[in-house]
Amino acid sequence: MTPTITVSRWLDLLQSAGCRVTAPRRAIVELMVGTSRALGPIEVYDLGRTEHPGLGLVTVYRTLEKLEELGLIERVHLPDGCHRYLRTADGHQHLLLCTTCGLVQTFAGDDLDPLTGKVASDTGFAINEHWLQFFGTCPNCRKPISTLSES
Amino acid sequence: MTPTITVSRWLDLLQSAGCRVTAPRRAIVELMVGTSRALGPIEVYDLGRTEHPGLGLVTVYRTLEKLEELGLIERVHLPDGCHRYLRTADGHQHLLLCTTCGLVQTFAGDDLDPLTGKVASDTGFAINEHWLQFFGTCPNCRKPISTLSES
DNA sequence: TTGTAATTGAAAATCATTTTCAATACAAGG
DNA sequence: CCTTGTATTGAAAATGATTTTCAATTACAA
Repeated sequence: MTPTITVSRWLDLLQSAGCRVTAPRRAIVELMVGTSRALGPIEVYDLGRTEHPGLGLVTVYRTLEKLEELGLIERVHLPDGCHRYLRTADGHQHLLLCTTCGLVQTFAGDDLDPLTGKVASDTGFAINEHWLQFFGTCPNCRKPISTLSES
Repeated sequence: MTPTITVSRWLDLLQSAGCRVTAPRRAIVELMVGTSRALGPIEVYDLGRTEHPGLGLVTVYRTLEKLEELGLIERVHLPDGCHRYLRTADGHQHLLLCTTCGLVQTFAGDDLDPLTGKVASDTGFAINEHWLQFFGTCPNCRKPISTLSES
């Protein structure tokens, strides 16, 4: 699905949820659909104002909250904080995060179901969620000097 | 190692690091050594004042910071936040966390090295850290009414 | 069009965390 | 023991992030 179609789909979903489609929301949706980096509120605010100069930080908070409610974006946890958002991947995915630029990739990992079952029966916990995440430096950020190409 | 001995060891390590051993620090150390739950600053503050009534929240922040520097405690990330601390486990461990009470258990998991290597070569990332965490409800919190026994 | 309720952004309020600072208390040396 | 220098303490103030309030604006259904 192309980014443009995804933007339309997100805006339709917003509308179906009883929200109005406004210029600030469109700007934020385009941003979140178009990036593979985990962005914090301030980053969304700064990037969003290039497209919609009057954008307010309050609107960023409110829109991110709404998109999270709709399951379109989700919070990403990194070693240094948990206030960044990323568009939700299809199905459950494991994450690989660049701790320098925030770039996120997903990868198909081991099937954790057997381990989950074993740990559950060993401990008596009812397990209902798991995280498998790798952290490192993406190819772009590993290059010391060479030309930059944005994702 | 018994809790008492661990408390002494932590206080010795603090002293070796050039810190003085004071009553507030002793109270916080005893708390962090003695619990298997991930505690946030406010919880440490409230629990700590039962033992040292004059304890200030500022001192909690400062002491937790110092214990983290010494590697005795570390930040734990949960779906709803990342501001809780837990004493560091021996060696690298995977975590199983109770989302109701904050109880943490460690478990020996799969060896992730092969997967790490595969993902690294597939993506070009330099991977230097990973998280494997399970979330759920611990046996105690699953009991609806019955008698409570604190860990 | 027009009316109305949702939405906006600025300002104020709130909450967590950090900094400042004068008073206190640890611990080394007499 | 006592003295002394310095690290530490807790209160208050400062900071920074997030949330709430509110009057003006705007989307969109009729």
